[in-house]
Amino acid sequence: MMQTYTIGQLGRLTDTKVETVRYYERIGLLPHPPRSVGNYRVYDGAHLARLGFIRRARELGFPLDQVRELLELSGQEARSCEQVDELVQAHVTDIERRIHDLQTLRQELTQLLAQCQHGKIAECRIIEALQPRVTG
Amino acid sequence: MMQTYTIGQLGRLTDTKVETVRYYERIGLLPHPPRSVGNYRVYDGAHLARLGFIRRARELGFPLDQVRELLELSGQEARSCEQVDELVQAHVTDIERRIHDLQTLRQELTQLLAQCQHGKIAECRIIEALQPRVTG
DNA sequence: ATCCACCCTGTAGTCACTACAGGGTCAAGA
DNA sequence: TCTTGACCCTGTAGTGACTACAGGGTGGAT
Repeated sequence: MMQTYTIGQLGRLTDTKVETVRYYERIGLLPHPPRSVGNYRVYDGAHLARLGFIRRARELGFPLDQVRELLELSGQEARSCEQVDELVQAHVTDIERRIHDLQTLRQELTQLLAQCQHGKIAECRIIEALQPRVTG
Repeated sequence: MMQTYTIGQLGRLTDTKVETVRYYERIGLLPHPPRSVGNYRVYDGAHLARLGFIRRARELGFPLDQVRELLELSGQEARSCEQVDELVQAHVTDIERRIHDLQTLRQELTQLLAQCQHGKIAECRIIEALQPRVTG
C-alpha cells in the first residue's frame, strides 16, 4: 500500500507548521490533496518530496516565487541547467549585497558606541549622531 | 516668524514619502500637527527634527519600536547613557548574527554552484541538493 | 460517554511601509 | 473667471511569508 500522511505528520517530517502547509496550498505551491471521509487532507510521498524541496529552498533563502521557478525547472529534466544556475547566482549576489550593507551598518554603529562616554543623555554622542543635520 | 512646512516639504527634507509621514503620525511616532484652514498639516522645526531623528535611526536599521525608545530616551537629558548604549549594543549583536547567517548561506550556495556541471536538469547537482533526504 | 489530540475554515495580525481610489485645495497662467 | 496641475486629504488594501486565533468537527483510546 502507498504510504499516506496527515497534515500534522507531513509538518513534523518537514519541520513545517500545519498552518504553513495550508498556506502553501492556498497560494498554489502545493497541490490540493485528496480528502478523507472526515474531510482531512491526505498526503502521499510525492507531496512529502515537494514540501521538502520547498522547505530546503526556503532554508537557503530563496523567496517563494523563486522556489516556484525552481520547482518548475526541476520537473523539466531534459532542459539545461543554465536557468537554475542563473537563479542561484543572482541569489548569491543578492546575499552578498545584504552582507555588505549589514557590515557597513555594523561599522557605523560600532563607531557610535566607541564615542559614548557613558555620561548623561544631554551629552550623549549616540543621541547626538541621530539628531539630523537639517535643523531649520 | 516661525518656519513651517507642508507634508511634502517635510518629506523632501527628510527623504521620506508623504504616505510614510502620515503613517508615522498614525502609529503615534510623530505628533498630530496643527491644520491649516484647508485642512493641510502644518509642521514646524521640531517636527522636522523629530522626523529626521526617526529616519536616521531607521537608516541605521533600528526597528520602529526601538526608534520609539530612542526618541523617549533622547528627551530625558539628565538620565544616563546606559540604556542607549545597551540598546545600540543589542542591535549590533543582532546585525552580527544576521551577517553570520548570511555568510553561512552564501557558502552553501557557492558550494552548490561549484558542483554544477552545466548539463541537463536531470543530473543537476543543485536541484538534487534541494531534493529532500526523506523520501518515504 | 468522555477525553484529548488532531483536523477543518476563515479571518486578522505581524513589520514598515506602499499604492491606490476618490475626492478637496491652492497658486499661477490664459 | 476659468482652468490647469501640483499638491493635499481620508480610508482601505496590498506586500512577504507566515502566524495566531476563534469556533467548530473528527478519530481513537479509555
